[in-house]
Amino acid sequence: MIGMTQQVRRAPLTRDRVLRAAVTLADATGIDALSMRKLAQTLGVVPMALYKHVANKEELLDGMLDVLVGEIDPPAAAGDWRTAVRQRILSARQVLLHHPWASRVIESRTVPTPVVLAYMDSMIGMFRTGGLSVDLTHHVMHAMGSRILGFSQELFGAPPSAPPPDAEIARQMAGRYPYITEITTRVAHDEASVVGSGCDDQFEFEFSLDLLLDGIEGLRLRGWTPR
Amino acid sequence: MIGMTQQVRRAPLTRDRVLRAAVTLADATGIDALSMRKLAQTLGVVPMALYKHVANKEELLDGMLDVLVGEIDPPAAAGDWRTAVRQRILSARQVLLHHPWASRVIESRTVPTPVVLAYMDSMIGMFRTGGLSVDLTHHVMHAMGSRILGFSQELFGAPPSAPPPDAEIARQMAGRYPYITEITTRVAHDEASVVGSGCDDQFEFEFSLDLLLDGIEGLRLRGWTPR
DNA sequence: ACCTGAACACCGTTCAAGT
DNA sequence: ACCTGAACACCGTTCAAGT
Repeated sequence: MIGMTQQVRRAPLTRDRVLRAAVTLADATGIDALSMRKLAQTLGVVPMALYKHVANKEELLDGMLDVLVGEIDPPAAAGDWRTAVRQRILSARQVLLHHPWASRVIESRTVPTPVVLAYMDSMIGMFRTGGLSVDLTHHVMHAMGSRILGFSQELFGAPPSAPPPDAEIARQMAGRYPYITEITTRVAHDEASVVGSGCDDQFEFEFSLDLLLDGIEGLRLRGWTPR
Repeated sequence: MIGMTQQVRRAPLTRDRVLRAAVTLADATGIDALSMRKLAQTLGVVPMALYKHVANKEELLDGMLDVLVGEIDPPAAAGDWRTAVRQRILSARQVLLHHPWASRVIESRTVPTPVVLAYMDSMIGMFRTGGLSVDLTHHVMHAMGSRILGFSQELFGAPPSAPPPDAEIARQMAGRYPYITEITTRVAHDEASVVGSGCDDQFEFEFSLDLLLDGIEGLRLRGWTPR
C-alpha cells in the first residue's frame, strides 16, 4: 500500500478521454463555461496535465469537433446522389442539435482538421459519383457551405421563444415591424395547437436544403459549365 | 485654469462614440483582442466609465453590429424583387468583408436588436412587395438565414491559403483526400495567373446567392403553397 | 525525465470609498 | 449624485522548482 496514491485508481488520461470529457462538459454547461481549469477538475486532474494531450485550447476545440464528426452517419451505400446527400446532412444536423455549442465552435475554426477534411472529401465524392462535374461540384460545395455539417444557418437561434407580449407591446411591434408581424401572427395562428414556440425547425431546415438540392440537380440536368 | 483637468479637452463620452471606437478597435486588432479594458484605454477613459453607456459587454457587441447594419445600403426604390434583394445582400456582404470579426459576433447573439429587426422587416417587405405569399416569404427568410446579412456561410475562411505543399506532402494529400485534390488542382490550374490564393470568393458568393434566388423565383412562378 | 504548484498577464464586473 | 480605484472571481499558459 505504501506509495499508492489516489491517482492509481483513475483510468489513465488519454487524448480521447480528454476530448470526450470536454464534449460532455460543453453539453452540460455550455461552451462559455468550458475552461481548461474546469475540464481538468471534472477529470480529477491538475490543469497542466491536459497540456500533455492537447497543445492548447484551440487544439482541444478542434478535437471536440472531430468527436462530433465521428458521430455523423457514414454515406448510404446505394441510391441517387440527392437522397444520399440529403440523408447524410440530416444526420449531421441531428448531431448538431445534440451539441448546440458546436456551431459557434465551428465558426471559430480557421483550419480544418484531417477528420473534417476526410468528411468533406467523402461528401465531395458523393456529388462526383452522382454525376456532377468537377467544376460544378466545386461551386456546389461552396454553396452548401457549413450546411454540409448540418448547420441551419439561421440568423438567430429562437427569436419567437420570447413570452407572448401584452396587447400594448404587440401594437407597438405591429407598427414598427409590420412585415415581421404579418409572418409571426400567421405562424402563431397556424401552429397554435401544434407547437407553442413558433416555427417548425425541421421543416424549415428541409425546405432550405431541398431548395438547394433541387437547384443543384437542375444545373446537373442542364449540363452546367463555367462561363 | 484651476480645476481644469485633462478630461475637459476630450469630447464627452457617448454611446455612439463607444460603439464606433469598439468597431475600429475590432477592425484593427481582431475580436479576441477587444476587451472592455483595452477599449477604455483607446478612449482615454477608465474601464468603468464604459458601463455608463453599455450595460455590459454583450450590449457592446449588439451595438457594434447595429453600427454595421447601418452601413448597409437601403433597398433600391425600383426594379424587380430579385434584383433589389440581390443588390442589398451584396451590399451587406461588402460590409462584412470590411469587418471580418462580424460573422462570429452575429453567431454569438441570441436576441436581435431593434436595428436588426428593422433590417429584417425591410428585407421581408422586399419579398412581399415582390409578390411572394406570407408563407413562402416566411420559409424563404429561413432559407436565406444569415445570408441576408451578407454571410458567405463558408465552412472555413480560407483553407487553400496555406503555402504550396512540397511534392511529398502533395502526394500524401492526393492519396488521403482524392476528391479534394481533384478540385484544388483544377482550381490551381485555372486561376494560376489570376489569383494566387485559390477560389474567387465573389464568384462563389454570387453563385450560391443566385442558386437560392433562382429557386425562390421558381417557387413563386409555380405558385407554391404549403402542404 | 516527468509532473505540478505558483506565478504571470490578462479578463468582465462588483462595490465601497472618494469627490 | 456622480465617478473611480481597488478588489473579486475568474481565464490560458509559462516556468521553475520538486520528485
